[in-house]
Amino acid sequence: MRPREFDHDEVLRIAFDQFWRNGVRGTSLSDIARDAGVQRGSLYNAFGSKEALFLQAYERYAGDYLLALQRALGTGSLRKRLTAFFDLTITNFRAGTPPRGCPTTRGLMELGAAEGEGLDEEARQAFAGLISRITALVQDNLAAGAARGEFDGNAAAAALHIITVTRGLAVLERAFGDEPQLRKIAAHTIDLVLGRKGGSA
Amino acid sequence: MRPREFDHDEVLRIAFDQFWRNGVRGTSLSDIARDAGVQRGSLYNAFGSKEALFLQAYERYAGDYLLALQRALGTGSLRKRLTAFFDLTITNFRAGTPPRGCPTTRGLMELGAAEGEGLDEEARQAFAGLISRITALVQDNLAAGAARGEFDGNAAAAALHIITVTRGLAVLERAFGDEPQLRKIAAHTIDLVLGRKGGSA
DNA sequence: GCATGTTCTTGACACGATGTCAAATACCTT
DNA sequence: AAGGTATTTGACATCGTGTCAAGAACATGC
Repeated sequence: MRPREFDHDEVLRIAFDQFWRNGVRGTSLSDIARDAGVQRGSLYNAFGSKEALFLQAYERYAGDYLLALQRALGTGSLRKRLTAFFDLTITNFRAGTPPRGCPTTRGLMELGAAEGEGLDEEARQAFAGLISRITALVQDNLAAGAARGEFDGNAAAAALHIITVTRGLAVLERAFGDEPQLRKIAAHTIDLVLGRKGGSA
Repeated sequence: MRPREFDHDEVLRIAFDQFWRNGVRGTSLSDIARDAGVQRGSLYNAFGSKEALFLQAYERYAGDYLLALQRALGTGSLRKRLTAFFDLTITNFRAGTPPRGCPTTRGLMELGAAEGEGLDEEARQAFAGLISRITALVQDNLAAGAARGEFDGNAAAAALHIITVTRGLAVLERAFGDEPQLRKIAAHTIDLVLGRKGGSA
């Protein structure tokens, strides 16, 4: 066995950064190869194809992101936790720097739309999987926090509504880039779920 | 002047259908040219570039779509109007047939993410423009209908919330394709805005 | 009716990107 | 030290975008 001459994980990070910045379409394997100091052929050997590379890079990000969300939802009052949660879905890690759009949402919408076409379907499941896990996370928090508000008692419906709003925010960010506006919508949604003064649990 | 040998508008329709089915990335000008019975070069001559063609095809669709929404919001009680509105954003014209994702949302998320890069920026404005117009439409309806519910009095905030949810639904459709679930979320959102029994206006 | 000009069409071309392959290479194992 | 195995490397095929010049078709003016 000849050992690899590059760091598998570092290439994934570099690749994901490129994909995130310029889109899957706008990123060529030559770009990534140059940035990573690796031959293009080696990327094909190690990852299979451009889409496969993107998927692996995405899964790496998804793991980190889910972890960050879990931590955001880990402490403080329910209202504080949800606020931190929305914050993270709005900033997507990179507070301050110009917005790049939610990778999950972008990935989902970039799919070919063809009827169950091989790798596209695999990608869809990856994106949908993260969303499912996040939904479950929020639902658990709401149930444990005994949220009142408009969805009184129905943590599942409340969580689904919250997730729907976060996905919508990801889209509106791309359309208008107006972060303060997004935060307003988020705050209002929290009010709906918790009741205007609830969430001390 | 030599006259064109093809129907400008029909080509736009064919192109949009292709783009919608297979994504911008998954559609080549050769595909469109074949389907439309036109030489590829003629497309470049008439529309400029692939992205320009997509944009023109999209604007054509956007006009039709906005009109349909206006009609949906034109009759019946406020609750009926909003129900019809959500229905149209969920089905996107093609009731029955397998979902293809909201063209506006897909287009928005497919953008390059680069900092204001020429045509991408123009595209963003096209997508954002439709969303703005739809938001205004909903807001007018809510204001005229004197919606109560959670957003009592604040038609702007209510409209923004509704739009956010519709964008979120477009994303969830791609993730799960579960139309009944989407309708539930929509119904719940209407309840939030109108109050559980309001909307007879 | 015919020449002229303007636009559309057509085919060839350049370029870049994806993906494949075989030969060369470097290391691990025995 | 030798052999095997996986990686690297460069060449190649293919496809898609976009450009260009030459040819073709029609409207207009004489």
